[in-house]
Amino acid sequence: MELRHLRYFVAVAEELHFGRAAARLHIAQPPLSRQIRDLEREVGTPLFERTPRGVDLTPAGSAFLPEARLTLAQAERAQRTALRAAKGETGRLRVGFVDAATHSGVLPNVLSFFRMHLPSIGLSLFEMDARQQAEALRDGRIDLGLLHSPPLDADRWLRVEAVFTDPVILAVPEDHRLAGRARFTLSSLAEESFVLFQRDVAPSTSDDIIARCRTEGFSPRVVQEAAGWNTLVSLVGAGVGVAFIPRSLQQYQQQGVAYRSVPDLSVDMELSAVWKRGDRSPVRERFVTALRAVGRTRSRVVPSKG
Amino acid sequence: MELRHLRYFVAVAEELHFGRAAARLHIAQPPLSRQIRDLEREVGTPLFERTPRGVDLTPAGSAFLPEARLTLAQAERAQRTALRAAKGETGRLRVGFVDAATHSGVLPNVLSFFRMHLPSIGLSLFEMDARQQAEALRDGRIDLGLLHSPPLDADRWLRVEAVFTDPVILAVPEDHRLAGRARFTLSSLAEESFVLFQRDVAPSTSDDIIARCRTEGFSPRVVQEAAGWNTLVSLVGAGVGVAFIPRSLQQYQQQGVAYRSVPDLSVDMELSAVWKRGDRSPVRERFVTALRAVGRTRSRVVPSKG
DNA sequence: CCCGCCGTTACCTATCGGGTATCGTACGAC
DNA sequence: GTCGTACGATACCCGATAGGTAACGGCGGG
Repeated sequence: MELRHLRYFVAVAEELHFGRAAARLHIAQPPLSRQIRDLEREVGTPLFERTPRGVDLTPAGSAFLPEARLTLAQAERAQRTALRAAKGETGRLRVGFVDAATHSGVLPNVLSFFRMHLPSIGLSLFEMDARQQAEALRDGRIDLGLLHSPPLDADRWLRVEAVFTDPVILAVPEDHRLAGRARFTLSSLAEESFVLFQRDVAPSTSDDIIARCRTEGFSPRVVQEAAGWNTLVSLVGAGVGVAFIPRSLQQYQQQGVAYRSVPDLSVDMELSAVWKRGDRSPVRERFVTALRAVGRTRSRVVPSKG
Repeated sequence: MELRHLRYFVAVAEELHFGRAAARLHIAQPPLSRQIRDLEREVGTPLFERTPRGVDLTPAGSAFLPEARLTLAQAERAQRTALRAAKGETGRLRVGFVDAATHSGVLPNVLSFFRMHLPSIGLSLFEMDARQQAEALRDGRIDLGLLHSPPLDADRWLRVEAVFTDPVILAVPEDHRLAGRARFTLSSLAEESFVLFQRDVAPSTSDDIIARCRTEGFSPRVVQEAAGWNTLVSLVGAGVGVAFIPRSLQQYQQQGVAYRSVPDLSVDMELSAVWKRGDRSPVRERFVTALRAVGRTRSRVVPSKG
């Protein structure tokens, strides 16, 4: 049995006339008769009762008709589903992300965009640090990662694309002797006490900053390390020291903390999307496209207060 | 797109290997490659990603797989459904019946048999007299009739088959002067008052009885006509007269009525199934078969008191 | 009683599904 | 590196079969 038989059967069942059905199918009438006969032989029972003025459906034919229609509809549905999946309009995407991706607002914006415009895409979200993301990508547990520091061997097997640039600014206690100034040079911070984000989570940014300090002739005196941005900013608010943070954190306006830019630091934290080289998933591509768009917007929109 | 393409696709998707899939399908590998390529062209997107060690499903292929399986299953279901309908195991039957068909117990028994053993057959029941049944059959509103007096032109376009024979007996008021006798000859009733069932509903039985009376040398004196069997027997109980009734009514044992057989009357009411000549409905055939079986049983089982 | 409608049968053609032989390529063994 | 191997793809052939044309048969209406 082939779909052709079902298409022909439905045509005859609807016309109740071999001649008209054949015309509708753009074939001659005798081949149609033969296809129907073959179908009846294969199904195992007559589906039509031939009358002098046309044909009638047998009980078996009447029962077969709706099922045949369903089969044809299901076949079309199969094709449509595949096409939609190919266009990335349906499917599932598993995303690993560092929490800074949510702080910057990039991830929430993309998520709400997907819920709104592509509701038939299932999204699975996993908060994990850069190392975990690399492992999960390698094992095929996630399709996309969002992180700041791609693994060193990334180029070999990953595609990395920066989607959002977050300049690093300075957080100082409000009662700090330097809080009065609007802007800083990096070298003016040589004597300060620093609270730093734990290096192993975002090593490249940490290293960049420290390297910049060295070129200014000092090594930052680290009095405390913190494992999360919230903790970090709280420590600053408690007067433990000053800290370098991504500008998007500024929106939370923690009590007792002032935010100042350090123009000559010019270190950025780049949020990057990473995925396996050779992954052609259209859903992943759509997600990256959305990330790019949102990342651009937010890079412009987030106010750059002094 | 044909079901063949889907069968081949599923095989390759399950094996993830053209060679093994081809073996499973009992065809060579090159034609399989070609069919898959044709399918991909028709669907409009690649379904497999060819790798050196075999193939992987693309996202479109993954989406297509369950839908293809559904399509194949639906096609099989269509065939099974047609076969079951051909065997009369599923479908719908519209039955017209006279109420005597329920009194005799024939119809209720067949109905419970169908509910029990063929639950997927839908039954529509319409109480109607013989004339209405003939019209409904002609118009295709019912598939089967159950009646006592087939229309006169029945042989031309109907098949009639007696399924249950109900001998006619006599109902007499208990205080009637003849109630003491166990049995009657027809001629002994020459002087009685009769309550008769309205002729137009079951004309042939009425006429048979009256004809028999005539051969015994008398015309029954009809003092009342009744339109339903209940009314008829009630009138007998009220002493209005005696009445000929089908034996199966005896089971209701109406107050004040005695039932006596009239051996030399030998008129039977035959419950007949009627359907259109040329109707090959398997469900109808099953129903008639069940009617025959139940009719035989009940003809024997109903006690022949009196 | 004949004509016409309609489905079937008979036979031909051509498309296409399936087979065999061969090729191109990526990976692993050495 | 080189060779061998395990894939799927390609090229080409053959036979099955879908589809076309012509003729046949049966039932109903004029």
